[in-house]
Amino acid sequence: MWTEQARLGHARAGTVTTAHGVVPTPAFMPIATRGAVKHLANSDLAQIGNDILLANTYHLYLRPGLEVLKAVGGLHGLMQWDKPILTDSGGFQVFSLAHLRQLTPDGVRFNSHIDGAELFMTPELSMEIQQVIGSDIQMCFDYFPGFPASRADAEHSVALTTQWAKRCKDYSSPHGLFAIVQGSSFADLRQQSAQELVQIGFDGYAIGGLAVGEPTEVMYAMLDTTIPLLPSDKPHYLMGVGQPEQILEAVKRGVDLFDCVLPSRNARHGQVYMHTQAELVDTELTAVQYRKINLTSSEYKTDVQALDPLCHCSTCQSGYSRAYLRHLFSVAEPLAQRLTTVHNVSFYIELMRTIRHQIQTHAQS
RNA sequence: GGGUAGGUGGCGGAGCGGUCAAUCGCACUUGACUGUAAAUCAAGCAGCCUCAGGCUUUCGGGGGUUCGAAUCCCUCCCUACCCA
Repeated sequence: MWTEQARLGHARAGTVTTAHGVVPTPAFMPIATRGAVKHLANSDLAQIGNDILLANTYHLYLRPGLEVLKAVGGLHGLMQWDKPILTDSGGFQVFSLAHLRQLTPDGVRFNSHIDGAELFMTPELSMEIQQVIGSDIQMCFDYFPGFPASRADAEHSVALTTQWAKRCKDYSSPHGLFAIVQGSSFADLRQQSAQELVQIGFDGYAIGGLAVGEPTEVMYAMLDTTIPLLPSDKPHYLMGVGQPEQILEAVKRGVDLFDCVLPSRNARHGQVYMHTQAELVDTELTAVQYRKINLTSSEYKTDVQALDPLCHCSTCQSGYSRAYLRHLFSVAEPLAQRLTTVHNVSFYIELMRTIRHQIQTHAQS
C-alpha cells in the first residue's frame, strides 16, 4: 500500500495505493465530513486537484444512513467522486460531542446531536459503517481525552484504543485499516500505544489526540517519540493537523498524511492563506512562507487586487478582488465562501505539492 | 383649526424619579477557529483619564420641580394617524 520514492532527512515522499487510485504523499486530505467539502462542487475539487477526501463515519451513519449508502453504491456512488476516500471512525465525535455520550468498555453510547436518538457505537459498528461507505482507508474506532489529561485518563485512552483496535482488525476486511496512536502528552504512553498497535499490525498508523489545546512544542515532541517506533514501510498520518508550519514540521519528522478543517473553516469565516513569495517552501524545507489575512477587515474595502496574485487557484486566476470578496462576506453571499474555500484548500494542496517536489528534487540517495 | 400617539445612542427599539452612559436586536470594528453539532464564536462599540476605578458631556430645544430627571411639570419645535 505504501511505496517510498524519496527521502530528505526524515521527510518522505511516496505513494499510498488504494482501490480508487494512488495518492502521492505527503498529502493533505480536505474534509468532507458529510460527503461534501462545504461549499464545493466536484468540479471545484477537480480544479483544486486533491487526490483524496476525508469523510466521517458518525455523521454519515446518522444521515443518509446505511440503507441509503448500500443502495447508492456507498459514498463514492452517492458523491460521484471516484478518487480515494478515508473515513474517520467516529472517534473524534467521542471527543467533540463529549456531552452527548457515555463511554463504556464495549463502546460509546451517543445521543444524536440531530434529534437526540440513542445509538451505540462500537468498534464493530464503526467498521461495518466504514465498509458500507466504501472507504479506501478506514480508521480504527479510538478514544482520547482533551488537554491537559491526567495520566490515568491517558492510560485509559491507550488501553481502550488498543483493545478496540484489535476488535476493529478482527472485524475488518484485510486492506486499508489504520490504527491510531494515543497517549496524550506522555511520551512513554505514546510509545506504549505505538508498540501495542504495531504488534497487532495495521496498514498504516495515525497519531491522534493531538492539536487539542496542547502547546505546539508538545505536539512535536510526541511526534519525535512516536514516529521512530512506527514501521517505515507503512504510511504515517497525523490526524487533524493543522497550520501550514505544523504540517511542514510533521513532514520533517516523517508524517505522510494530514487532514484539517482549518483551510475550509477559516475560508468560511473570511480568513485566507496568502503567498508571500512564489514558492511556499524552500529546498531545505526550512519554513512555510505565507501569511493569513481576515478578508472581512475594513482594510480591504476598496482593495482591487486579485485575492492572492501569486496563487494559481481558480478564484485567484479569475481575478476576484479582495474588495469584491469582502463585499460578498459583508452581505453574506454564499459565493464568498465558495471562492475562499477553493482558494484555501488549493493553498494547502499546493503546499503539499511543493513539499513533495522539494523532497524529490533534493532527496539524498 | 381640533384630537390622539410619539420624538432615546448609526438604525430599530426598551426604559418611564435614584441600582442609567442607558436592556436587547441589527449594523459596524477587531480577533479566534486544528481527525467539522462551526456561513460559527468572542470581545469592543459617547469622550477622556493615573482605566478591577474615576471624570466630563448625552435620551428633540428651552425653562422648571426635586437631594436626585431619559423618566414629573410648563413651553416651543417636529413626526404619524384621525376629525373638521
